[in-house]
Amino acid sequence: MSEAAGPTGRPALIAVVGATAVGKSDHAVTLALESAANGSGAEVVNADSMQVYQGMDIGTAKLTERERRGVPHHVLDVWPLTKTATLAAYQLLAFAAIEGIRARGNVPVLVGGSGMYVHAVVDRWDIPGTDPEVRSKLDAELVRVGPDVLHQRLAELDPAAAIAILPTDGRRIVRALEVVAMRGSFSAQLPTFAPNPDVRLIGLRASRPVLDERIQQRVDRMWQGGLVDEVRWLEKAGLREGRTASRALGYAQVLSALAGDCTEGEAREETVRATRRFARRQESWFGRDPRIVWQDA
RNA sequence: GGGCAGGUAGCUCAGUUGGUACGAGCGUCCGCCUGAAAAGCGGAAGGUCGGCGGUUCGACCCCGCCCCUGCCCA
Repeated sequence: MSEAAGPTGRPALIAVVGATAVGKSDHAVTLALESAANGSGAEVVNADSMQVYQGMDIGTAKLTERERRGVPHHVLDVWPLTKTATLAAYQLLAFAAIEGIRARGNVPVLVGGSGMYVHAVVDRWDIPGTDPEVRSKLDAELVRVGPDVLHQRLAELDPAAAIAILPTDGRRIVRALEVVAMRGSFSAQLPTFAPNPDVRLIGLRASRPVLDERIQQRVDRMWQGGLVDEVRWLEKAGLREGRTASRALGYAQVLSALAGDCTEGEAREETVRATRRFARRQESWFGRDPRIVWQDA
């Protein structure tokens, strides 16, 4: 993205990352407005794996039209519930949005807590395609022989990949083998955090107690805001069939409550727990990227 | 006042017919992550087994007393 660095030295891309509920979305809007005040417009590009889904509003804490304060938002509400998310498809949408924003002379502000999505855009990952035939064969094999056997095969074909992937991580072993089948090597493209002066990575953070409290409050607000009704409605629209969407935090829990597997109260508590767990994973993911400049939320 | 059940990891509970607690789930902490990622996968730290005495070579498991919790009878 170096080609887009403006003559004024403004970044070609700003990214706002951090754990869930720290206030990324709102901060991005504020940044965009400040940027506009300084003479260069800015538009937001979503990097949240669940906000891409249509109709999932309350549970994903999607900013309302009003909260967006006039700042255009992209890659939001673009997929039907039943679409299985793929990194590559998301990446294409994000790239297209960013290009459009630049064509308008504005600065793209990428916001989201989906680490891999952010990384794939910021570092322009070259994502190997998928071969449905190879994939389904491997998936079936995984079920049949278990991850160990496949991991051993990976160790022979691509030792470096086998070291990087745990022998129990069936999903990753399958994907690595798929890529090996197509490109001959998987490990050739492991993640790096190469410095990129054109990208400004801003990390928002809060202390554990503060973050945990915010998560609790956010979930409370979702329930008061009608999450259960939203899920009821989306269930009719096919949420349960969505391989990715049905697993979203809050949605998965409410779905199981609606199915009678637990009470609504339990679903709510479990949502808080799962969201906290998720936040820890996000901190872990973003924490290893040395390029991020952190600031307290 | 009497009877019953129970007091084991931060929480909910397993378990040992007396020989250094295989504990489990949840929570906590840490890590991995390239086409499902709000997903997936891993590692670690936590217990003087309610208290005090006794029996025993040895007790968390046996005995006595006490404390606490719940239920029942008065």
